[in-house]
Amino acid sequence: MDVSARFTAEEIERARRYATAIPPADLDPRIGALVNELIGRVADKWTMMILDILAGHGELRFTRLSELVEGISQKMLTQTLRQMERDGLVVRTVHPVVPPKVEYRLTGLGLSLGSAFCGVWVWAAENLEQVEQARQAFDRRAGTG
Amino acid sequence: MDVSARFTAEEIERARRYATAIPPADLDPRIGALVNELIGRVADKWTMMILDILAGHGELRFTRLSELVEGISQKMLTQTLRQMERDGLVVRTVHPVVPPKVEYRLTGLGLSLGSAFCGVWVWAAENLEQVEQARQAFDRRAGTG
DNA sequence: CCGGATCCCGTGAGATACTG
DNA sequence: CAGTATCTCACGGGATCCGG
Repeated sequence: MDVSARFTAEEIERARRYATAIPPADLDPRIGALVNELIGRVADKWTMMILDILAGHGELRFTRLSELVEGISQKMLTQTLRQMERDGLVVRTVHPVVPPKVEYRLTGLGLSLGSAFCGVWVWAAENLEQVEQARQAFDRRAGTG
Repeated sequence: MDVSARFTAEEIERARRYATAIPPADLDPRIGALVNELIGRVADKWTMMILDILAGHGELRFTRLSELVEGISQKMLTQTLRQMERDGLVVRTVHPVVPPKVEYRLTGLGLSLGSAFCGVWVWAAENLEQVEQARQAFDRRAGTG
């Protein structure tokens, strides 16, 4: 893919700071469909946030997780954790005690996905301001136009 | 963050292949909330897919985009593109001709976000098999247990 | 008491038909 | 061609209930 025809050197340089690998568009279309499906599964904000929290804290209990993952409902936490367990991203350890104690931690696979998402977190942190400015400019245009 | 206490060397090595930057958990909590909000906005599958398609094709018309973004409805395409335009990720160019011609292309900001997501696409492609195996194992456990 | 399953309801996604 | 309008329905959130 020759991007130089479509973007300025500055834009490409900006992008290159974040680039980690080859562009995905050039995949076998057969596999592409499967990849899309998997992306649809893991690329939601709750999965990303849980991944991030678990990567930063190691092993966590259910209630502690629900406190740390800002704004999540128990239902979605349960549901997302179950999906992540099924996909091999987290392990769920039940300690047969009273009161119940259930701990969650990332697998190696989960950790690697967390690392893959890391670039997105950094992008968000570094470009907060720019996005905010773009939004204000857009709203101004919409208001006057 | 010392991850060595929680993961094996092999797991860390696996993660490191995908790692692009520092973990996000160590941010100023004030900014953290804003980052979460922004992540919630951009980290959905349609945004990711549009980003990917536009990064691979340059400039595209509405109908062509709807063909290339597998499974998207016009409504979600319109909505997502509008959001992305507002956030400064794409530019929308209307050519005043009959029939209408509207073209979309990434901005530098959009390209950089696409690059940040690149690691996730690669992860998905490389770990398809593992996730599938994890799912089968999980379902088998659920079935027998 | 903790973890989570269940029920009820509102929002928002998806399909279809229509318009400038 | 590039959207908007409308309908329907599934999914997400909140409250409540339950098993260990």
